Amino acid sequence: MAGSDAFYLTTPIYYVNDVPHIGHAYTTVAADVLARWKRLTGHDVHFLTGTDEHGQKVARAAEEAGRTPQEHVDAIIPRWRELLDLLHISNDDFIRTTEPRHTQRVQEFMQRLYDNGDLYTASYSGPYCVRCEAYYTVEELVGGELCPIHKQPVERLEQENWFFRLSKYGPDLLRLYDEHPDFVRPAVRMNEVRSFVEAGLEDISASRSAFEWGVPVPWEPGHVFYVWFDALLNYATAVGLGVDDEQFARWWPADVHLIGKDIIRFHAVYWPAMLMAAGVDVPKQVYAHGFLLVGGEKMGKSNATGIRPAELVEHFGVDCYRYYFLREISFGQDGSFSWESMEQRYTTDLANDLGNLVNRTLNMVTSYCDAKVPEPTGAPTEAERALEDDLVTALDGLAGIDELDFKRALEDLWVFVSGVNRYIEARAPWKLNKEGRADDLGRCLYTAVDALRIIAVLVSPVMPVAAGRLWDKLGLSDALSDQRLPAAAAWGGTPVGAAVNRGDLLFPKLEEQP
RNA sequence: CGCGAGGUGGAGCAGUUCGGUAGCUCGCCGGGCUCAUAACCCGGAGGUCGCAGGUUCAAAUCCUGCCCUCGCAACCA
Repeated sequence: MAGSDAFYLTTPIYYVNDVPHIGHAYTTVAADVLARWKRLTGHDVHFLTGTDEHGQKVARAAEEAGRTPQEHVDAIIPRWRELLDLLHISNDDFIRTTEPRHTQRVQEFMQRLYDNGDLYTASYSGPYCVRCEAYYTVEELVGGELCPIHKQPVERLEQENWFFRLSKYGPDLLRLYDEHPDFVRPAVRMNEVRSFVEAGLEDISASRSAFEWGVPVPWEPGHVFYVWFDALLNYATAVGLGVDDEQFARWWPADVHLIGKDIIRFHAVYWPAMLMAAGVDVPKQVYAHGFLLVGGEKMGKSNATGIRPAELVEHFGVDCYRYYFLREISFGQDGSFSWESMEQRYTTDLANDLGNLVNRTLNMVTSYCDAKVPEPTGAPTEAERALEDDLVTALDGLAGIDELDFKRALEDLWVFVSGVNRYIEARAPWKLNKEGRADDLGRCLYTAVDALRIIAVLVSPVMPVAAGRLWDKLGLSDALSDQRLPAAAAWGGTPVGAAVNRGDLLFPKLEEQP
């Protein structure tokens, strides 16, 4: 059993053949924010991401490139590592399904299913799309001959395959859903999964024999495991399944698998059934988020919309990238991306509200107090009380991150950001300065700077780079990364006399769009 | 009668569980302030809550029917 302070979360592993797009980045950023938030609130976090590197599609792409599949995936893997660097993802591990630590454990795991009698042979023949690595029924094909996903001709393929007795686990799965209604979230997805299982499960094929690029079936030369059986197991093999019992016990079962809603069935039905078959605990939760729509169109791997994360990061910066998608879209529901709305978020929330707040505050400390944090000498007023209430709102909202409610968390955090603007407006420090009321001025500017310190801590899971820059401007000696809640959000934590440095604008106004 | 989600001021959304002043962000209009990134603060206009019935003293919220949009419908990285 994982300790109460341990928190293990995962993203899907990404199919190497894809080009990283904003959909991949969306899941990954959300997971990273959750991971950073959990660390900030004192949890011991293990955050896993990685790549899925097997399958016929990869084998064919390698062939076209004139190299072995292994050479091919080694050559394109940097593309995925770059995405993580670009977005400042703080994953603790990165698993590749071609690594021995994975492939060996997959074989052992599947051997267990075989030994338990949960795998059997049957032949299957039908229209097969190589790019999907999937069979279709004739009715599903476009015009009776094209793959509905890729609109490419399908092949007729007959294979002697190994099948997994998924049907056997229907009752156990339904019991799981009954006992853990939060196993799948949001609730609407749980309903979908449940009705799918209630309708009756069929066994699924677990191997392929038409190509070799996969994890070999130990007892059947010439067969490799169907890519999903291989891929799903990454969540367990990465934390020591079958090789390091102590590590495995520390992290498993996973607290949450973050996924897109397109792959919910694999995670909420097949995956727990596989684990049940092997006698391994099932994960605590599968959270499926919605799709990003671009111009009303569904984002997908196959109709790769031409927006690259790097392009957006270049224009808006990594902090805005991370902020925008979580603030704009209700996690769990579909949401629209547009360049215009991203510009608007940047300008209003980041440049005007937060960036300008930082600038105006530090500017006053610089010119009124010789760039040193003043003593909070004057008596508190009604304005301080109002500001304290705003912080409570922010902290309540941020707790929503535990429920993956990023939108509400950021909305409420911004109540505090605007609260500080309101506070400054109410106390008018420029006036206090002019009237020579040094005590009240000290109270006011100390409070404002102290609020900025708290804001730096609170935004750090979402905007780690900007939070770090803000932290540096405040001249604080402790490391931002050492801050923990709730202590770090208590008032009065800023040392008097700290030397602030106004420096460059946190979020300068955007250049005119090229 | 396949299953499910949704239709709320110009745009995007919340509210519907346990009926009772319809809320937020942006945009628009007016005012304030002048420390600040022409930023910040305050106020205002603007909505038959998809349509039609029903229950009720009272319905965005409950019930019935209908219209429209979007997912899923067995192996969809």
